[in-house]
Amino acid sequence: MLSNVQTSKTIKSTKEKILEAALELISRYGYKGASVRKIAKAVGVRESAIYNHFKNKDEIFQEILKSLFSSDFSDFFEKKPIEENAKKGKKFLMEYAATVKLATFDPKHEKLFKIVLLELMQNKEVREQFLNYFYDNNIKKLSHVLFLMMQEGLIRQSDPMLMAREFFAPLFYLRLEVTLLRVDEKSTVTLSTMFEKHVEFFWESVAVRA
Amino acid sequence: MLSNVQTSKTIKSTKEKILEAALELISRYGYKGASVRKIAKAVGVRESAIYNHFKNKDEIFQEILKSLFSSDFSDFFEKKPIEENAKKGKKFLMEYAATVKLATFDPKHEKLFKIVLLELMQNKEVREQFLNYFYDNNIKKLSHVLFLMMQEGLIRQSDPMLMAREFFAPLFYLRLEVTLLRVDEKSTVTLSTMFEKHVEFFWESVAVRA
DNA sequence: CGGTTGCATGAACAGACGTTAATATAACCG
DNA sequence: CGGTTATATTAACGTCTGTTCATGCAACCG
Repeated sequence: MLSNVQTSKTIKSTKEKILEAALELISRYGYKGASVRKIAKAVGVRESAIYNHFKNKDEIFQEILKSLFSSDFSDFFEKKPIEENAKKGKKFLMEYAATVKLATFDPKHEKLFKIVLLELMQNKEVREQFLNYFYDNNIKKLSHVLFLMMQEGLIRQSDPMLMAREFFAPLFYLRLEVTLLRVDEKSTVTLSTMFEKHVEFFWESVAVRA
Repeated sequence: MLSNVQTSKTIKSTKEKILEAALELISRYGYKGASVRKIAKAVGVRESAIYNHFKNKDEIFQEILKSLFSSDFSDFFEKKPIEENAKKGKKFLMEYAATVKLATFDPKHEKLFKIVLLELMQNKEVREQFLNYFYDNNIKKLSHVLFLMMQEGLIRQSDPMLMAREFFAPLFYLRLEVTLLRVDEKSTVTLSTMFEKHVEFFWESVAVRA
């Protein structure tokens, strides 16, 4: 038993190192640019050792892809019943924006986001997961909340789907801009306050005045 | 003279073919994925012939980059004095959205847009041109028009810069989605109507009711 | 006509790539 | 202790990469 634990610990340790190094390098140089040799060097091992842990380079990438859309923020909507969220009105939208902001500046999520951008055009799987994720898990669920807010009389009547996109898109664009600036280590102070400003503006745009 | 014209015609012809092929291949496979041999093959020539027209691969890419942000749509704001645009109110925003829509579906601009997305994370020059272009040439100028609209009493008072971003971001996100769907030759009919819907929604959000 | 120039070819280079095979070195199990 | 198993190394493979060079051909100029 002990031996088994230790063995699998050793495996996990190197395997994890490989995944970490791959995440780092792929998020910087893209899938093609992150060569097996570079990854091996970052781990501190020869390239052939990689193949004791992964069948090939693609398997490493697939492993990373799995963590792409199964991260902490995917279950944002599952924390509380959706009806409860709807009643909170603007406060809910603020929380949502705060979550996006958090992901934007969180190192792990930033890397994953970069990989998405890097491989979006090249990798069909990434593309489909991207569209699915952002559509189903964000816009669709957002539109549900907005629909309920309309029924509560909190916001004006409109197409919930359209409204969800209008709320989501500026957050996405903001995230993109911040990520780009951070690549060149430029300041993002101006942009970082815009997550909240966006919610304010949006709420002014849709709120039904009492 | 005649000889000179013919010579430069021949040069231009092959050089143009190279640029066309490079644009096509780079927009599909990215800079790294579009090898000199692939480009040469697409032109119908051996790879060494490429070097009669370009110093190296990077020079080809630079040539394409030049056309990136100097395309027809850059001078959208220069067609008419900005004050005139402001007075048109919603109609101006419709025209702007129509221009983005046009660029989204135009093959040449679609390829350039793909290249931007592909190289955004890898190429500092693309990154800076992207931020400059979208910031200066779109958001900044949009905010100017919106500011004038506020003064005209057409739209409500707010931060023009913020408002410009709110108007621009959904168009950008829309363009991204459409481009992604078209890569896999999926239908974009639902999305293509959203350019106008966005303007409608935005106008409802900011217009001062008479 | 003879020479220069423009543009193509074929062959080769050095390096990077993903991957594999033979081998070594431990640590574990019975 | 002896054998198995996990993990590392070294070396090599075939292929692709960007680029160069010597060469050939054809069109132009004086």
